[in-house]
Amino acid sequence: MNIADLTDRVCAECPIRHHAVCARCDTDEQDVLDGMKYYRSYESGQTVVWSGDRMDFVGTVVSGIASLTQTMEDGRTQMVGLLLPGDFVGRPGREIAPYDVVATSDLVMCCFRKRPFETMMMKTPHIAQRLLEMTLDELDAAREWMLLLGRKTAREKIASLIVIVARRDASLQLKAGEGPMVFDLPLTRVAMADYLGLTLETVSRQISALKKDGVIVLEGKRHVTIPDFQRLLNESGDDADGGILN
Amino acid sequence: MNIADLTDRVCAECPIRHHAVCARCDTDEQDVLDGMKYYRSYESGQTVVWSGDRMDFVGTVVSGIASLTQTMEDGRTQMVGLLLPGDFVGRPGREIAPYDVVATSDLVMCCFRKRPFETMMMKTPHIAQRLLEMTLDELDAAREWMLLLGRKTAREKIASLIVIVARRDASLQLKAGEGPMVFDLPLTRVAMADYLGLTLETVSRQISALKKDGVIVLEGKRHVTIPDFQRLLNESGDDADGGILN
DNA sequence: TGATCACTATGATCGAGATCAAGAAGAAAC
DNA sequence: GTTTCTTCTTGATCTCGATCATAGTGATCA
Repeated sequence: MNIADLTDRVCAECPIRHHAVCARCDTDEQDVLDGMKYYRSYESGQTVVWSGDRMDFVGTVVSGIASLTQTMEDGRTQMVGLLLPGDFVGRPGREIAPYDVVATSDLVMCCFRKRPFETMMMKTPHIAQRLLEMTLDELDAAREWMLLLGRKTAREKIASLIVIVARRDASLQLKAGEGPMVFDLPLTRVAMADYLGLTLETVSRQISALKKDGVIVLEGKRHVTIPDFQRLLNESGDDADGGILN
Repeated sequence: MNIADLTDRVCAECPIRHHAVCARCDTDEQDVLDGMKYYRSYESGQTVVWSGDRMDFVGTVVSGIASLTQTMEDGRTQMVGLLLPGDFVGRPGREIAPYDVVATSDLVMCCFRKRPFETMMMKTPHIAQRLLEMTLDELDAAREWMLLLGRKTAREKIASLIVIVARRDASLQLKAGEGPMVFDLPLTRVAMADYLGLTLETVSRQISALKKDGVIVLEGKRHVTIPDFQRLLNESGDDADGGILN
C-alpha cells in the first residue's frame, strides 16, 4: 500500500476507521469529518512536531509508527509513547506540544486543523467519548510502562517489548492459529533503548542473550520468530496468564 | 477538618468542587450528583480496591492521599499514580480494577455506584468533558514520570519528587508570597522508593545528601524547608525555567 | 569494486544503586 | 521507665547495566 493509495481515500475505506477517534461516529458525523480531514506524510526519521512548538493540528496515525519522546537538556532521552495506526496525536485545548513526535517509520497521518476539530468535538459526543476511551487506554499503557521502567531488569524489559510487538502483530493478522509467531521488530536498537530506559549496548546484549537461550530466533537484525510464546512471557516478568482486564 | 465534617456535606460546600470531575456541572446537574453521591472513609494503610477485584463504584478523593500500585509476583512494587484531593478513581466502562488503590493517609472519597454514574455521564457532556481533561492531565503526568523512571539519577528523582510536593503545597496555600517553602512530606521512605523506582536505602541516602548539601532543610523525618527553590529545581534535572504548557 | 555510512555486536572496565547488615530515633504499650 | 514496634539512617559489599572502545555487517553510492 503506498501513500497515494491512502491520501485520496474517503473515510469509508479507511483501514483504521473502526479503531480511530472517529470509530463511534454515525454516517452523518463521518461525512463532516470526511470533508474536514487532510493527509500528511512523513519519511522515517522526520520530526512531525517539535516539543515546545505550537501545534495547530491534531491527527490520527493511518499507517506507520511514530514515537513520543522527551529529552533532557544534557541529551538523555526517553520515549514516552509509541503511536501505532489508529492512535491519536494532539490534545484538544492545548496550544503547545509537550513532546517531540517523530516518525519511526514512513508515516501517514489523517489530520484536522485544531480549532475546527475542537468545535466539532463539542458538538459531537461520539468523538469526545471515543477520545476519552482511547486516552484511558493510553493511560493504562503508560502505567504498565512505569512498572517496566521502574522495576524490571534489562532482560525482562526486552522480553516485555517483544511480547508487546508480538501481540500487536498477532492482532493484525487474521490467522489466530497456532505455530510459532513471526514478525519484524519495528524499532532500531537505539529506539528500543530509548523506549526501555537502557543503553543500546545493553539492548543488543540482552537480545543476543535471549537468542542464545533459544527464547527468540533472529534472522538478520529485525526478523524474529518466537518458538514458545509462554516461555517469552515468563521472561517478561508479567503474570504467566496474561489476564485480560476489562 | 474531621470526617464527620465532610461526610454530611452538600456539594455546594465541597472543598474540591471546582477541581473534581463535577467542576463543569451547572446547578441542575450538580443537584442530581448531590443526590447520588455517598462518602467512604479509609484509614491510612487501608486498601481501597484490590487489583483484579470487581469495582462497582467510582469516586473522587476529597481529602487525604491515595496511591495506585502495581505489584509483580515476586513482590517488586511500583507506584503508578498518586491521587490527591480532586483526583478521580475508577474507569467508566471497566469492570475489573487494574491496580491496587491504597490509602497513603487517612482518606475520604466521594463515591458513585458505577452503573448510575455511567448512565449519568452519557447524558451529561459536562462530566465526560471534564473527565477527558483530567485523564489527559494524568497522562501527561504519567509520561513525565516515565522520563523520571527511565533516565533520571537517584538524586534527581528525589529532587523531582520534592519539587512536585512543594508545588502542590504552594498551590493549596493562598499566600503565593516569597520566602522559603515549608511543608511535610506526605509519603514514607518506602512509599517514596516505590514511587521513584528505588530502594528505601537509596531514598534515605539521597535525602541525607541533599540535606548535607543544603538543598533542603529537614526537621524530623518529614518536615522540609526549601531555602532556594531554584537550586532544588536545578537538582531535579528539569528545565531550569519550569515552562508552563498549555 | 571499493568507499562510506548507519546500524549492530561484543569485549573491558567502571560505578550508581541494590543488597546485606547493624543500629538509631521516635512513638505507642504496658 | 522499660519494652516493643515501626520507621529511618548509615556502613560494607556486590552486581547489573553504563560507559568506553573496537570491530563486524550490510546497504547505498561513486
